[in-house]
Amino acid sequence: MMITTKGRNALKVMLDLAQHNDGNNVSLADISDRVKESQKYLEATVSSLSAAGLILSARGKSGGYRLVRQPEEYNVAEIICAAEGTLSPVSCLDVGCSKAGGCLTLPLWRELDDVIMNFLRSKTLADLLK
Amino acid sequence: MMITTKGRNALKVMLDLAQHNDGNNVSLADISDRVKESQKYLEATVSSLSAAGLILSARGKSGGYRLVRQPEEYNVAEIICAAEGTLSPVSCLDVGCSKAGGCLTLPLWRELDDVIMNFLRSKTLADLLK
DNA sequence: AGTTATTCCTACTTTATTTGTAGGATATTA
DNA sequence: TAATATCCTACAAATAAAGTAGGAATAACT
Repeated sequence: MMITTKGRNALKVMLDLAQHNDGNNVSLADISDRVKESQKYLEATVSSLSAAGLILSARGKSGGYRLVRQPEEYNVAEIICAAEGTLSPVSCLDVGCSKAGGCLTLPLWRELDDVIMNFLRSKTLADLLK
Repeated sequence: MMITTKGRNALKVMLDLAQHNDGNNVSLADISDRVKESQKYLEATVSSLSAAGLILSARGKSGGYRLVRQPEEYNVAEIICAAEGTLSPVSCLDVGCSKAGGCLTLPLWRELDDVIMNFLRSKTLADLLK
């Protein structure tokens, strides 16, 4: 599967943050309750989002996470990529392939990757909330 | 990865058959030599293509495989699907999900699936040979 | 009839990835 | 200093991907 639970959870968390985007921190415990995914499992995913600079985190009491931009300024591609690390439909594009030289199929995978990325870049968090 | 070695090998085999599409059977040993993938591993993939009716097989001496249509009449989507079984970017679409009811992300995955399938349906074997 | 070349079938193995869990360290606020 | 958070590291289980092995069935050609 190209997009795993990590990417999907990342998107769910971002949508939840967008729905509670009032300047206050939102704790992962609250998100986890609403999104109905294990808090512990979400931790790893959310920390990728934070490391990528997509959200701000605050530790300690009344800490939590919040968006750094408005929902319409996030596209889905950047969220999924931050969570998954990579997002390509075939491993040839990530890893490379020793037989890539005369490979008749490689250009197709590149095109497919473009089609996917362009689609996901065209969708914003705000679009999904409608 | 959405498209695994099975799907990619299936496409390579189909391209090889298209390049040797002279009415004679092409043995898997020959294909395997040219495509540089293990014959044993190719067997499983090719038998899916044959089961799906995309190619004809002939057993026994001077047996092998051949196309049943012209290269321009095969689209990539059907080849990949025959080999992979399914071809969707997220498991939600295959398996279903208990939380699908109010899921804000599910419509996105459906759209993404459409985008991918439409692209792959628009490409024929003949296109890849150019 | 027998030899050879081929696909077909089933089962197994290995490796990598996905999907989590557990426990505690660190920081912040009140 | 107590409570509430995030952060960090390591481990574990389940699933999927990638590849191997051995032989049975089939067909053609001597």
